[in-house]
Amino acid sequence: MTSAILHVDMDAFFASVEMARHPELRHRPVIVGGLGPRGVVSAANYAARAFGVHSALPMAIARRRCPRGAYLQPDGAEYRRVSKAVMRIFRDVTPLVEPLSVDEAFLDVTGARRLFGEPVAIARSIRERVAAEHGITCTVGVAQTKFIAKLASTKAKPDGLLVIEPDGVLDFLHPLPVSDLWGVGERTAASLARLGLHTVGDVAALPVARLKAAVGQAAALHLHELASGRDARAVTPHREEKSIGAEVTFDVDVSDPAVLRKALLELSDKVAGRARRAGYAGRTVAVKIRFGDFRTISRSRTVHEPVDVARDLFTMAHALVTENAEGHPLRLVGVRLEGLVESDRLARQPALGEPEHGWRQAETTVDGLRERFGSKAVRPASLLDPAPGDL
DNA sequence: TCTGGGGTCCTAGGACCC
DNA sequence: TCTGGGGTCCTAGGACCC
Repeated sequence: MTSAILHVDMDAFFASVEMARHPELRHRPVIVGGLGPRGVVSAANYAARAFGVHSALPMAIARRRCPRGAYLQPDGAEYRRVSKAVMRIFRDVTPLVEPLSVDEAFLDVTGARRLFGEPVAIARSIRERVAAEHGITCTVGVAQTKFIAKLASTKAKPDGLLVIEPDGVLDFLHPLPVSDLWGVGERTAASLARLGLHTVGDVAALPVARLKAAVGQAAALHLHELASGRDARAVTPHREEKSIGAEVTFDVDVSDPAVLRKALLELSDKVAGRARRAGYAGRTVAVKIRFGDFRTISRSRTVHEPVDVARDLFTMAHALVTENAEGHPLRLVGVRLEGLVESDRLARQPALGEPEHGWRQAETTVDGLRERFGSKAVRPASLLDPAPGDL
């Protein structure tokens, strides 16, 4: 039996969720994104796209192009809630669901056919249920492999369904521009253009060795496979998390050490909390620093004892930032925990003669309070106004 | 026009070990 | 005295995706 893979993609997801819960927005351009001075568009419905508004566009430009649009701040909690409910619909069909992000997933329905019928019938019923239960539309691509299924859904957007039969793959694939290949962005497309490669068919026809010279070993092999219509990757329901991080872009560049310190404390608190909730600790602490001129660097430090306590994370992150950014106005700072290990498998042994510092216990208690009373209920003392206490 | 926030993966160089 | 090759870990940067 040949395999059958679905790629399901919510249409303009954040904007669609907002329209579903605010029906008065139905017939207006809806733009969801950061409302601050440096915000960008996260999602735009199709009415807004007609004005040239799209994801990643600076909000300032969006407002100029579409002055009468409805502009909304993203509500991540609501989008996650709808996302979970939609993923449950998928899991009613098959346990082989691989979420790619909050708004799209692969489904391997090879084994679901006996129960639910042909893939196209499964795709239709998923689209109907999502619309009926959540008031939003999605697009489904159906094919034998992940990449072709994803490409099919991209081409069928919005509110569509497209099946690519195995014997139709190359006719569908080869005329498309190289930028449709997964992993080809602006830079790689430019490299390929220098070799005279413009379509997917051009890439498929080129010997891999020549491709390697242009884009490197791994990318060359990957692109050549995809361009030839081959994609052996399985749908993988559970993927290990590799890192947990948070970052913030300031409304105006920050030079004040106290403001920077407070931001790092908040980020550390957020990241450590998420790590503990997920049952992880990390051996590598990484910071990201973006200067006023947009130059961006990253610095990291690996330690022997994995970290999941905000106090420790903050101490390391703050040191990394001050060592590398002292005196420069900063546009952005970020904190990330890498090299994750499951924290229940950790043998914690306080160093000899060193009293267990107790922060972990304190923060675990705080986790419990936040669980019961909300995330704003308990905050580090130095996040409270006025002015920071000493540390 | 002026560039978010969450991630993943790859490359390359250097340290260190065998 | 000059010079090896492979493997692993760490760090930094960059491309890419949604």
